[in-house]
Amino acid sequence: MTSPSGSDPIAAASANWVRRDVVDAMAAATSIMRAQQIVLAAVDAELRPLGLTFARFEVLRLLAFTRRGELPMGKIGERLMVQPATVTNSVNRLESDGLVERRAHPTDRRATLACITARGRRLAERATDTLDAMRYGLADLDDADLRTLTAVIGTLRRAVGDFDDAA
Amino acid sequence: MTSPSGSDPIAAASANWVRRDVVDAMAAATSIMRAQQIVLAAVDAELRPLGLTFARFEVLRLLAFTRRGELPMGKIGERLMVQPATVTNSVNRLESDGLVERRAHPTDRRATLACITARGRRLAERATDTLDAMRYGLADLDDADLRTLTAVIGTLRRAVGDFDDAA
DNA sequence: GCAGGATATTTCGACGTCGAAGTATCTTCA
DNA sequence: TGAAGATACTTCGACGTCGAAATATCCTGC
Repeated sequence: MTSPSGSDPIAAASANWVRRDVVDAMAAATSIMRAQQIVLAAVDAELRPLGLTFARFEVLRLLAFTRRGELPMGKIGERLMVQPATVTNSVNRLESDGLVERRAHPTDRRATLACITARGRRLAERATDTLDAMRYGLADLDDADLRTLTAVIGTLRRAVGDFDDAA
Repeated sequence: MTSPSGSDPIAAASANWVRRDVVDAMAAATSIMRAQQIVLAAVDAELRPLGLTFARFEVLRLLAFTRRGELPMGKIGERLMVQPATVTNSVNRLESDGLVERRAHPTDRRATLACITARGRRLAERATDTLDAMRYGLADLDDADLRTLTAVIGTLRRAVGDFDDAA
């Protein structure tokens, strides 16, 4: 399975076909990993002076965009596409920093609401301005490239169900 | 700085321009983060039964591609674009699993060579076949999309110096 | 020949993320 | 209505990654 098996020309051609395909896939996968590393490093570097990370910023921004400034933990995980344990961790840190408060859910005693504080809102503003100013680490790409990137990845996300109506 | 300041139409237009730009950048950044999460999850899931992670697989594959099957720790970090501490960690785990051995560098006593073992080579083969078969989690993208992705990210990587002659 | 600076690794602590297991609380349906 | 299953969180341990500090070993210029 590892190398083309000998002399069958059809198998050989097929193997080459598959191999070209695979090389492209590996290159793309590697590129994606590296792109994430680049963007995250740039963004986190900007956020560090503010005492934030991108992960926590995302939670804060999500809450700030909400009508009442609060959301059940589970919803946060759904929107941000991370496991519940990750939300617990982020909210713990945000709460330690006084940027978010946990409150009881009014009707469901299993659930916990994360509620953004005034300080949290102010910091979210500042952080958003900061990241907007450096274009989220993507200042070197033009608008067309940005849209292309988002579109292609959109295909991938659609394929894995990111945009299901259920969500 | 947070919201457009009142009535100046030029400022307002400029703000809108900037905002559109920024929205694209944020969308692209979010897409990149999510794409990495999708690809890494898919790849790691395939590798888990083999007792590997993508990070360790990359080290193994890099060593396997080398003439003598060995490389100084520092070189590994350079090629894989990770910090020295990350290489130390990966090689520690690979060494515990008998997939790699540390050896003294013949001429530079500061340096350490990571050397792939026979078991390491065999596992790298199997892992490569496995990942090739599932196209590195990108089976849902066609060849054109894969190349587009790699090309656009290439622009970004060039901008941050990934392809400097020095490297 | 040696002092000072560069380079190669490791150690340490911090963080985000995951998966699995555990606990508390709904909800459903027989 | 009461047991069985679904949900919402948290806890725990594992892992990859980083940045900073520490250690050991070159290397350079005087």
